Amino acid sequence: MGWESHLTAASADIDLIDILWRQDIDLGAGREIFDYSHRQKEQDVDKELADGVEQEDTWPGEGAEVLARNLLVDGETGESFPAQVPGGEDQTALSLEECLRLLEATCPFGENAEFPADISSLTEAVPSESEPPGLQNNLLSPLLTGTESPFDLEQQWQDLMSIMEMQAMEVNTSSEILYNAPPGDPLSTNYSLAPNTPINQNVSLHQASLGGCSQDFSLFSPEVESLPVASSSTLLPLVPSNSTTLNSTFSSTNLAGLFFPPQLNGTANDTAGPELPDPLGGLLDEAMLDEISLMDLAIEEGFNSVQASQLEEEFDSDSGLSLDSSHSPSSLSSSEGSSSSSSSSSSSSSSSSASSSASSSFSEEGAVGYSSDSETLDLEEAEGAVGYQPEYSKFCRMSYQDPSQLSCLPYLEHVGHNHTYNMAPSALDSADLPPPSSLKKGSKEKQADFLDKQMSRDEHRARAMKIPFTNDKIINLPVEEFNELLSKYQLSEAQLSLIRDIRRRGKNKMAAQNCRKRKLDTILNLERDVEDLQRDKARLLREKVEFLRSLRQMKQKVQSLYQEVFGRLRDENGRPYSPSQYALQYAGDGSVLLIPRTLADQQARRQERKPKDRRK
DNA sequence: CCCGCGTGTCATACC
DNA sequence: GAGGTATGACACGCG
Repeated sequence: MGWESHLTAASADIDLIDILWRQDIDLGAGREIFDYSHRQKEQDVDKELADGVEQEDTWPGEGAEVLARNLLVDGETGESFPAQVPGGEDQTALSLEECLRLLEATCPFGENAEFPADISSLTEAVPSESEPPGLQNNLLSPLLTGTESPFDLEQQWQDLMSIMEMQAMEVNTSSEILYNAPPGDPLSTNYSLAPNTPINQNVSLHQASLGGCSQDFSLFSPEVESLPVASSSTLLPLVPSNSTTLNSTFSSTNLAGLFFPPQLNGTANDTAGPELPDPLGGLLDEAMLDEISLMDLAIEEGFNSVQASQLEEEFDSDSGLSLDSSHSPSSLSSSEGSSSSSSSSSSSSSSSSASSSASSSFSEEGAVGYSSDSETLDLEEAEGAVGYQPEYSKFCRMSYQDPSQLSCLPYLEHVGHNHTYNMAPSALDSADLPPPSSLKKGSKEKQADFLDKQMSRDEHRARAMKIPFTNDKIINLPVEEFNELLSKYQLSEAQLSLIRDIRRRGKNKMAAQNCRKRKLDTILNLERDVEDLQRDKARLLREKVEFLRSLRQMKQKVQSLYQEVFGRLRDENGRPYSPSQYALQYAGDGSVLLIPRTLADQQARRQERKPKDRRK
């Protein structure tokens, strides 16, 4: 059997290319694959092997045989297209117009349909990398919805392939659903393989490729490589070889195993269409299950898609976890760690945590320690928004020697109780208690009494010990000024001791307030982080569902494509191939082979073993 | 009266 | 070592 006997297969190859490219699926080959000179060389080699091919079932290893040959190169575009070989393909080749008509109508292909060849139209059908985008648009599959751009499909293809690669998909297990195509699928009815039609040759959609393609062919099984006729030079690539994406993802992927299960019904015929297996059924199932589990998880976690969408809308600008260091407790601690006794460092702490109200309030509080009275007043006003009311009482204490200040601050009436402990009765001397006569005097004395109650223990003690300066100065003056102040007065040892205790307690009180604010900030930041994480989680779940949905669509398209391509393949007698005996296989070099199913199964099993071996 | 909360204070560790 | 800070623990006052 000479090459003329494969012309039917060659036309089928053309159709396959046409279909694939009209689906805008970049299977990754460059134009050099279609170079005619290469074809010629391959043909020469093939002719040398022709004797072995002429006999039916000559290949003991059931290797691939070339389906398509004789490609010509378009003089303008450099694109290759199958050359018209005299005698044969006229009756079997499908012209581009026919393909378009058929595809756009998405009608079932007639049984044993004979398609007149129109080689000139095929120049469009075999695009190369340099093909203008517009042409690819024209090659869009009619299976695609109008809303899907070729770019989207390309993108989805790549996404699909990357996902498939990442998931180390089990190619064999994914094929079963091909036979569970929806009954209404028009493509499912396209199988026109006559039952019991003997196919007397191994047919390959592959055509010889050059250089890298030949190397890539080594990716196939040893059986294929060892085939005398199935050398790389005999195989026609159906797709460009320079698509790294698909080459990598489909490297040695056994489309036969992927698309057709071993238990395929051998009598594929018109009714076999609905039974076409889902080439990606396994993945589809997995994706569906994954999606379902995801939804369950989302429900369990209190996230549903609606809520997630609402969250997404509400926080759309949120890129995810809050990376603001001021929000994180650790950074907060670090900023606190930088806070020292100097006011400048306190202000730096303020700037680092100014993004959150709580943090800012805290840092303002941090500056309180060494602030002057006026500064303290301003800060305390700001503090009031956060509810650190105790600072008001401090302000009262600080200004107790100047009650007029208090009278100017009516909001201080709402200040909470003074938590400063009442002085022990023994500690109070007569100076602290207003004279009984003064109690009967006017509102001024009542006010003084009120202020008296507002005084802290230390203030009472200071008054009792006749300390000549305010507790505020005692507490907030820098050490040098504080010592200088002490040196100005002749103070007893008891007074000095009390002053130092007041200073120590006052500073510790502020430290305690800062500490509590810090603790509160930490809690708030943690709550905010939890919210951010929940938001991120909802978003990621939503994205994953979207990806799974897209993946499912791509699998369906791949399934349709496979069915469409396979259904159009015809042997030299114009009869379709039985899916039970043949399968399409995508090679690592971007070519597509029609190989016997048994070989495909073997390769599929080998594919399964590889990941396992890697694990070991 | 009990409870929770806010606060002041102390003790202690650390810088 | 003194001074300051941070923090846990405790007590107190108030609502």
